[in-house]
Amino acid sequence: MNKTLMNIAAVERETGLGKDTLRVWERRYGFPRPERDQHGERAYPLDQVEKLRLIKRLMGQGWRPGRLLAKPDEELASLAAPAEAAPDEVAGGSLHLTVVDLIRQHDIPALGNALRQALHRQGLQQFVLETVSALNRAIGEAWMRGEIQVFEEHLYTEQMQALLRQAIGALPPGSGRPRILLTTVPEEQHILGILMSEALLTLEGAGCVSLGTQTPLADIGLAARAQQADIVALSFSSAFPTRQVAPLLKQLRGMLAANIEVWAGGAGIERVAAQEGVRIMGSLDAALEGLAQWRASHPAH
Amino acid sequence: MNKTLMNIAAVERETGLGKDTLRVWERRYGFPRPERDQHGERAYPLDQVEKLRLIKRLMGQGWRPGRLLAKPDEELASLAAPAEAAPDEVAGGSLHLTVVDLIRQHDIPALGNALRQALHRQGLQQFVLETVSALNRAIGEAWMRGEIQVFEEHLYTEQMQALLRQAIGALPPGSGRPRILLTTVPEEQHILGILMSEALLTLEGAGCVSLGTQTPLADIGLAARAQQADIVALSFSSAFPTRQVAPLLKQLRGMLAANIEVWAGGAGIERVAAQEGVRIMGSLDAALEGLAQWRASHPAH
DNA sequence: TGTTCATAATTGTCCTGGACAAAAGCTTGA
DNA sequence: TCAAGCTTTTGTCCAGGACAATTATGAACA
Repeated sequence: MNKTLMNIAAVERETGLGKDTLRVWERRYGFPRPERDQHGERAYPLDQVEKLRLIKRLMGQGWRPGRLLAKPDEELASLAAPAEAAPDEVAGGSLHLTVVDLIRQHDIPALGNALRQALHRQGLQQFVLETVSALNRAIGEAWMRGEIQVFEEHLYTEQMQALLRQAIGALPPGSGRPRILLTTVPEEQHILGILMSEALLTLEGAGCVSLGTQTPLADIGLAARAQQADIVALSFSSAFPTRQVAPLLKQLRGMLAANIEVWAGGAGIERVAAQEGVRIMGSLDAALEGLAQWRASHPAH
Repeated sequence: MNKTLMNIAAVERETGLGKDTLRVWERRYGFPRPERDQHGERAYPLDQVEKLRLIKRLMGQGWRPGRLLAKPDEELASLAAPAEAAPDEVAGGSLHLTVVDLIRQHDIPALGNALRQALHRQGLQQFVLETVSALNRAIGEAWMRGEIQVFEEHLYTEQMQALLRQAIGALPPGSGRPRILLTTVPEEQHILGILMSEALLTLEGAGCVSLGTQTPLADIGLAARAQQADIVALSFSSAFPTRQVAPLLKQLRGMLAANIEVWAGGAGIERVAAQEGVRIMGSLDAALEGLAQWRASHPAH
């Protein structure tokens, strides 16, 4: 009977909640209530870690920790189980339902085929602008509601990534103007935003260079100079902590030459206030518009 | 004259050094020595952050912080500049040199072409086993020596990733036995190890499913069950903190059914002691051998 | 009823300074 | 040359306090 226990660093890894947060919750709310190992250090049982993951998820729906942690387990569980899913605005929803179902059935080959089929039917531009955007949102929301697991989101991302990369690789090189550097900041690991932008902008003939995810700010600055980028585009997912976005953009803005534009997009910038010297792109359409504007104000000579 | 200052969380993001570590270094060695903002909180000037990144890099070469932090700046700088590069064992080194040069010249299209050419000349198996392995090592070492920047490593990874994914996508499905789940743990963001393994194992007809990088342990367990995986394979890069590997593997082992094998590979497991119930794969060849052994001990019925 | 503004509660992150186990380095003896 | 034991180094954990920024609440007002 030796149940598995996790130290505080492991819990931080598994839940994404910082060590300070875990300790202060324990002090204030009495949860989590870890045991102590032979050295007096916190040792969290697995069920408490699982409850923390649930709480983290519910907080993404707008709940505040003080409320949640005061509730008894049964009430938490009832919040976790989604209300009878009103078949909400099923606009072109048949594919969403198919895709979410395939994910939940773990039928990876069928998922890949469904996505590939949609891409070929719609063409890359429409596929990205409509289908991928909507699917990402649907899957994110399904996770928030507890309908799919993190690993299932990973499976989806992996299939979509393969498809988009293949499509991007098949595109002809354009004029290469403007030169756009795409990446995410160190805590942001979601790559689909980058790949969607890369696909659309490359389709329009821009010169995209991707650094992948999680590039230190200092290196974004170095890369922008080395690549002679005209635009640095960052993607923030809805999971990214909103409070960190503004300071990050300000920091990056300060590292770049004034003639380099900074664009920020993704679901994570919806509640972010406007920044001087930074374009907040509320949608992929806005990015395409931004591209047109850049070209209008930088005529080729 | 308002120089940019970073708070301790930003320094952690940029350098990868934990907050506790930054504070204890300051206490013990007197460096870093941040200013304080109007609230009395640490505010790091950019040059100290840069020095911290240098120190982190030198530590990867075997230096210890106590030694490094005692040195004056000039001596640190002399360590940073590499000794006259003895043209070390240039076994098939011409491609390495070409590739590293192309990276340093930021000629992305040429880099992509050189890699694609090598792949087609050698075939996927030899390319992965020999060229990609060697290139990864060469680039990692070039970074350690300060010859290339982090963003240049990102550029390389992005090109290689595109190439490997394309090659994997073109492979025919095999027998699908055994079913292998590939991923990395949450702090490990290097994906090439996964892609290399996926390429080789799929070539041998195994059924590979990738979760991409940074999957929480709990979800690795859930995915293994959902996918009915026979083997869970993890990749650790040389940048991964060695001390964390063993506890992670033990934790994961405890989460999986006993009939599921756990394999760990990559440069990050070289100094890791053997674990009960975990196969430490010292090389990609070892993984192929492991595959053969699995098949020998699990004859199809 | 709905809106605006000031006040109050909540919450994450930072702080100090102490402690200690594990890892790494060193010394000694065979 | 190696192994075993000793010493130093090093990262991570701890307690408990503080506070700014965000969010909720209620009062006043249109």
